[in-house]
Amino acid sequence: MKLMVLDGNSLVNRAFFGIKLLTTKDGRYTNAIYGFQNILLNLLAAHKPDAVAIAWDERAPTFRHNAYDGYKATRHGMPEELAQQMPVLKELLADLGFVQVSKAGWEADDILGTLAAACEAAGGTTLLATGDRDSLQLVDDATTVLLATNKETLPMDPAAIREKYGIEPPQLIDVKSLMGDASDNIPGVPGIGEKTALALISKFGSLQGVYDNIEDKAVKPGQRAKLTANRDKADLSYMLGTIRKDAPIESDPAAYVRQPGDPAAAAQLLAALEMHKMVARWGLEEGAAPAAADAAPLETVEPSPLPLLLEGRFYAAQSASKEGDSAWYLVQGKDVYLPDADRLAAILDGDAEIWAFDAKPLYRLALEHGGIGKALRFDGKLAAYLLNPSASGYEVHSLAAEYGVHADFTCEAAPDAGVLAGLCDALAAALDESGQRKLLDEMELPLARVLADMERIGFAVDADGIRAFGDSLRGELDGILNNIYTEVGYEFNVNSPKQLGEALFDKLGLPPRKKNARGYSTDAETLESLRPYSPVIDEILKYRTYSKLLSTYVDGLLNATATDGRVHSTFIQTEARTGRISSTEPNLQNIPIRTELGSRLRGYFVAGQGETLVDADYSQIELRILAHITGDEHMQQAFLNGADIHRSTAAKIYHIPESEVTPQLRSASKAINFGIMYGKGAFSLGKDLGISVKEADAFLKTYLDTFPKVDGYMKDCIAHAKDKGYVETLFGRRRALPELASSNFQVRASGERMARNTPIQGTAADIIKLAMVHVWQRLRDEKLQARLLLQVHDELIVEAPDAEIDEVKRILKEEMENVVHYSVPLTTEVGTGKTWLAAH
DNA sequence: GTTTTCACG
DNA sequence: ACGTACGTGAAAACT
Repeated sequence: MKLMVLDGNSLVNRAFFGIKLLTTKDGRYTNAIYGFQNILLNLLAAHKPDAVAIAWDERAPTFRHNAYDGYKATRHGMPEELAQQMPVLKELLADLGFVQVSKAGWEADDILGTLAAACEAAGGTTLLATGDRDSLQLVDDATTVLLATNKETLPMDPAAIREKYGIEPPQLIDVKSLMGDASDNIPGVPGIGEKTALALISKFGSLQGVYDNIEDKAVKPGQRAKLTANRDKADLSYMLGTIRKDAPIESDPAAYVRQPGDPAAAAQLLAALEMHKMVARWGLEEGAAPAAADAAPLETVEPSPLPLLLEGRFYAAQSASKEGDSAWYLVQGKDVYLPDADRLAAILDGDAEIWAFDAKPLYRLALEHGGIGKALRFDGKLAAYLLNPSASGYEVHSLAAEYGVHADFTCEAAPDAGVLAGLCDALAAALDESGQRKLLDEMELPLARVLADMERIGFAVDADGIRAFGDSLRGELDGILNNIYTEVGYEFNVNSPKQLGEALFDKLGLPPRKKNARGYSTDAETLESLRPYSPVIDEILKYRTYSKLLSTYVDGLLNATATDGRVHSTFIQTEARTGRISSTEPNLQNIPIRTELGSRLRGYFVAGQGETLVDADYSQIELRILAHITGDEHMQQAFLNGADIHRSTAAKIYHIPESEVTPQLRSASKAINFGIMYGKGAFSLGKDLGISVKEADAFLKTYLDTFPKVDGYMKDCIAHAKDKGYVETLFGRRRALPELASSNFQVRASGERMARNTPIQGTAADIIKLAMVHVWQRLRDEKLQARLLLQVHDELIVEAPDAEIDEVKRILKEEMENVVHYSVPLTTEVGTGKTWLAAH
């Protein structure tokens, strides 16, 4: 019998401190759970034990108050981030079938000693896995310690101990009783360190031997005095340092053979922890484990031919096929269908109702076939996003595990088909429960259709214009690069922060500012501060700007331009945790505008022949929402009067007429208006405004005194969020904020800033989403050819035939301004032009 | 696969 | 004392 015993506490600590803090998207810490599994899996693979015991410390509650009050006191504090992972890890290990052992008042060490002794008595061998050198005293011919170090796991047998320490394993107790161990609060003999202790024990054999020969001339007079004076401490240390072998626990090695456990629960827990690869590493692949556990194997079905008439509800999702593309399948009961695109499009506007997982591509298919996807009634992916916008992804199989949905059947052509209906039903119920069903039905699902339409239509670009712009950038870059090389004295890759750092700080000897993980920072802020030292800095900044424009935008956009001369971005509705949508391939939401050079790119986003771009953006939508939800009358009045909000803020703070507000004061007030919403502190506000932290702090205080309701709202917001565990927008969209419960100041402070900002940013996102749905519907109802092309958070862009311009301007303004009626008006600025640059 | 930098609201 | 503004995506370098 080969028994492996894990020192759970020691290994979990190694896992925790050895791996950076990992969290699930909703903020639960997982790094120790992850690392512990890695260690365990590696140990199992390397040593293939017949049985595995996992030992945990379990201190008796009264222990703290007894005579050895200070003993182990330094180990009591376990970081909150680790403590919260412990029960989850233990549950997971139990589900995986591992036998865990602990006893109140006994330490893991003692359990290791007890099991090793018992196993040896039974004629077996024991492997003790730990990171703690204390256990080395247990090593003998039948017991090996697998010592986890930072680099590797060292097998320590008697020979290895002799080689390393020159003594036999049990003598390590004698050594420790002299040298002590601060981390275990074992006093030892003060003034005797490791060297002396080892020398004494190897010469005299034991602690007793040292005191028996205390007059020996090998003991120096100073040592003799210390030893004699502290005999009591040495004896106490010997007792404390001896690992016990009589813990009252199950000592039959056979009792630690791995049990069946609960594979389904383990797989579900791993899914909830977002450790999807671990499911496979433990051999818990979907189907395999439950099938083995269940008496009856699941029914296997083959896709059926699609009936001519479809009735009732069908569930739809995509399944990856062998060729790498993905095919749609429909499920009703235990029937699975694989319709072709034309048939599917017909179904999407037919009489049966479709509950999809990811409706947007279905809307796109319907729109491409001239329909609108009126049969689509539900989207499981959007539901899952509303329920937890912080998840890292939304996939049928992982969500099914998370929601405890079991398969009704299996189907090789559509692996998730068996859980799809159950999952969608569970998500619908959870959504009702959280009060967000309306958000799905009236906002997100209709928006998916709008986004599908926008993706399908695309935004026309002037590719020749972009190419010419790129050529001119390339020409400039050549010159700039030459200047840089001349100035530095050699050629190097300016794009490499490492090489650039060497050039600036080593070759040119400029003073480095801040550091990053791999050296000195060369970001724009650092470079800006170095401008006075060398003309090369200006050139490098220019190089950065030009090469960014060239690689990201010029090359990026040309690459993304389809054969129809338009860029078809993909809008992602389930990414941003605040409820915003994001744009990829290409990202059309970060096209330059802040500099003249960059904004020229917008001149190459154009309207088609005989058409015009109509661009409408909300002015100060987030500040208006702030004025509304805080209820601050001054701020509301400023918006009601149509005043310049930043100017008005400055006037209020300084008690001066608006006419006397200088540009500097206005700009400072603008910075603070935005800073307040994001939870900015005095430090960075000061940095932005070029004033001292003290001045910035005073400025902030004055602001909050002037707008007491803003101050009150922010405080309420955090208190409310801490109480409920989530924040919500005015439309009821939720975001969980587990960070607020963290013991880590930084994490908690960040959570508080999210709590302040999310209701505002999220409400703005809700408003424009609804506006998009209304605008799209209105353009359709009025049978206009104009169509929505793009949304950039507070801006909508429509391409319209010239004849429709006035009508479209009116529709955009009306729909955007009348989505909601708050205590302050939502106003828009509408522009038109042949290019995005001209229209905005 | 992660980090650095930088583009946007 | 901490470390210092929210939310995104892309490219290039680096590990």
